[in-house]
Amino acid sequence: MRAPGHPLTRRQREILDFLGEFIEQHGYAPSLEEIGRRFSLSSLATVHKHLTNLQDKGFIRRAWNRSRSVELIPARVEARAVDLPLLGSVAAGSPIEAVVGTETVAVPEDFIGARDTYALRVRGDSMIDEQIRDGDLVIVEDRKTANDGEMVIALLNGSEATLKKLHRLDGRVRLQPANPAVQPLVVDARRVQIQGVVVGVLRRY
Amino acid sequence: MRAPGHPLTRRQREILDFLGEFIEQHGYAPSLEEIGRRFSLSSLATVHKHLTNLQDKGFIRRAWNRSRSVELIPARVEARAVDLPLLGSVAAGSPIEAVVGTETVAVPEDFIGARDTYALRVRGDSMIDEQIRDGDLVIVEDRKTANDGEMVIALLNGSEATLKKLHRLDGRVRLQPANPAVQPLVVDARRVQIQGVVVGVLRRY
DNA sequence: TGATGTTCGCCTTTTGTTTGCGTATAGTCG
DNA sequence: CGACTATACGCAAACAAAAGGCGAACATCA
Repeated sequence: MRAPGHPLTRRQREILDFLGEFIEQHGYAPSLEEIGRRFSLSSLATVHKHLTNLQDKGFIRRAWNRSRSVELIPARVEARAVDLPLLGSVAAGSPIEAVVGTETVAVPEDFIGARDTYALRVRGDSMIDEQIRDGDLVIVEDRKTANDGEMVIALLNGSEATLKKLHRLDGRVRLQPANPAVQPLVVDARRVQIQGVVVGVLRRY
Repeated sequence: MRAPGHPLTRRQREILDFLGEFIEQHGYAPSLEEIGRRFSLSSLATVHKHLTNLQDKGFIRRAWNRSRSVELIPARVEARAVDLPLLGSVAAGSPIEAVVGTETVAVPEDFIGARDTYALRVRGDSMIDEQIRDGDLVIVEDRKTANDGEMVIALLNGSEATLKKLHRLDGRVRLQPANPAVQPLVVDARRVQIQGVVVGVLRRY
């Protein structure tokens, strides 16, 4: 919204706002005289100084000695991202391998909800049929329950953490590896503990 | 920097909050006098000292002797992201369908190199064998050339823009749709114009 | 030529900075 | 415990610099 490092004074803000409105309305910038009239300034030098200040602070741009050449410089929209911890790697059938140190991965903010979230790197092609390949990053939301059809990090017998697609069949669940070479697992619901739900995938070439 | 060893006093907290509100409301920072009036302080020296303390603790920044130059330093230093324009949708075999308006997509900064970059939404399953599915976002770097094996946005005969994997066979190129149901295309290299190279994929569930 | 933007010197107002002085509170150390 | 110290918090006055303003002369563009 604002250009960091160059805050505006009140007068400068007023004038900048006026410039925006005027350009919005007319499709072209006001002349110095028009700006001066709007603020009851009798000297164009004053207006000129204001514009120079606004330019120095990086809010507008002008062509030299050109009538109505003032342009607003769009305030940089600060897209936010969040650094999620990269907790380790996951591969179907093997426990999550913790990563040493505290690596993080930048993820666009709108990938993330209110819950705790982290990232895992996928090892192997166990989820190939779900378009998740070796090396991809999955964004995981820390949840204890999952809905039918969601992709989950599931803990089996309290030991093996795997990446699977979850299907409920009353009282039991089917863990679908999404790789035709690997057998699906149908087990009692009580033996499966959900660790988290995959909410996104990132891949870079 | 704001270290955990720099807690605020109650007064400092109040003043910092006021600064935030004021800047949010007006678009410019309050003067010392305005701050003082808000807290019924009759001496500007008091206000000045408060601001100095806040600055020392890393919560605000000021330009020296500049009117209304107080800026808040964002609490969490977040990873940066960039808003890329979402230019449209792409499906194998059909031209890129431009999207109305100026939609943007937030992408982590480190996805992007020095070149111009934009985003496209994938329509259809033509790249299913490359683990890109319907609805995915591809991040495309604007380039005119590509290396063997890279995934490209290719313009064929100057008309159809498609998403394909590119393989060079001296003088000619093969455009591989990565879907067994679709035939690969082998054409003269001169008939193919590279529009960009896919550098990343984003998916959300 | 007329409309418009630029530059100069000079002034007033607004604003931030500094110094000196005082009180209250919390923690340290012998 | 008391003495000492550091810090937060407050006041008033003097000072300095930036911001805001003026008019007039000058330059430039169309």
